[in-house]
Amino acid sequence: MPAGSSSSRVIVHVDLDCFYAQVEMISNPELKGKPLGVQQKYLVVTCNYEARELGVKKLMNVRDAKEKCPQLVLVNGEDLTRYRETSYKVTELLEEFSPVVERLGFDENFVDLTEMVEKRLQRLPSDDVAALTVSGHVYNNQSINLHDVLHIRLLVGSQIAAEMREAMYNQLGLTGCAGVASNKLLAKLVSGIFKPNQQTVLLPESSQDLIHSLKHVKEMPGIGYKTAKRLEALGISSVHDLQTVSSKILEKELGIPIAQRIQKLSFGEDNSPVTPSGPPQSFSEEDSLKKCSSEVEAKSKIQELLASLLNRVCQDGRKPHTIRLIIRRYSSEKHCSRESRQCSIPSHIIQKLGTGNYDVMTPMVDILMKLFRSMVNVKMPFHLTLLSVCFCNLKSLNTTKKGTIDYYLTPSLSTTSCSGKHSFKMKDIHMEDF
DNA sequence: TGGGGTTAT
DNA sequence: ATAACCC
Repeated sequence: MPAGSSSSRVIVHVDLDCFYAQVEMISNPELKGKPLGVQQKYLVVTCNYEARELGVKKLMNVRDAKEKCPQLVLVNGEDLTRYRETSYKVTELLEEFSPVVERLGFDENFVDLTEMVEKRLQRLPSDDVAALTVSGHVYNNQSINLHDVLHIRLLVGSQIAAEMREAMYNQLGLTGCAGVASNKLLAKLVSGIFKPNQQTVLLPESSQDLIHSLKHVKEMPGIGYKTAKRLEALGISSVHDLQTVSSKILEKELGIPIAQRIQKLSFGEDNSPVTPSGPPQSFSEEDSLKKCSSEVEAKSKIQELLASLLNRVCQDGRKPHTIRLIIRRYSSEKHCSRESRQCSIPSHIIQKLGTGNYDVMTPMVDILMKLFRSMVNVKMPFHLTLLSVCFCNLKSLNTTKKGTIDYYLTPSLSTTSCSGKHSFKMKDIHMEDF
């Protein structure tokens, strides 16, 4: 690698083991050692390894799961609060290693380790390079060449990955897998090679083996259900098919941007950066229903969803400027498509958010019911199978800077009036803010 | 398939 | 507003 022009990166993908089940076992240690499933409606959405050994699979019907495994213990996982909170603790822990952390769902994170690796190598006496060792598995059992700078960097990446997993276990009691490679695609694919609670590093010479170990293009992250179907229509099913198909044909069928992106993926190439996720862009709560067919039922569900959301938005501190209502209509076969209507939240309501005292429920429910009636003709029979409310377009209240007198004099900025318990606690004053 | 999320069009 | 992707 030419000095100073490091185009090669070191990326880690961290993937928690059966995350919801782990959180449940921490909440209730009596569940440890027993086959455990986490249930949402009639599905077992995830389960621990004891349950997997007895034949339970992710997203299995509760009946099938109980049939396969009568001793299966089930806990309800429809309330995501503890999962979400634990998930952000993991992200925050990883951000302590390097601030560039991208979340993928609640249980996966990417971290760009390139800078950290460079720093460790810079303060490593050159004689000590010979004593460097890998942490965890090496994909394909490939041998490490300590004279190859790419190998050295990935190996240091594997050591950092091991430290991250140690910290997750020691500080949060969570286990997980990690994959270290030169980009996000490869890091993600390699993290799943040894499971659970293990890690694997991919050296560049083995990247073709890794991507060809996929049996179908649908297994490639970034190629979803729709794209896989369109590829199949072109007779493309293996990674090799996708590598060798004419790019002109692919571009004509999928459009230039998707065609070029997925064909690069098929070679194991992925230049997408690790994008720091930061705080969430939206908050939503949803509930699937067997049947909602009256406006009164809908209103009651919407009130439930909204009440939870208001708590969350209050905790966050930022203010949503847009509210959205999402529905799913009953339909015999059609792939469950959703419809939504959104509007901006009137500024006088935004102001009341988080102050706790004023009733913000009533005007918000009124808005949501107007959105509801703009989608559903309530004078005609209807049958909905899902209701969801989403707050988005989140803004920090204003751009008031720390260290200005305004920051400490604006009640909503310098105190947390939301949680009650901390109602009048002043924000800590840090001299370095001035 | 649940109960979430993101970005692109 | 929808459609695609991710878990």
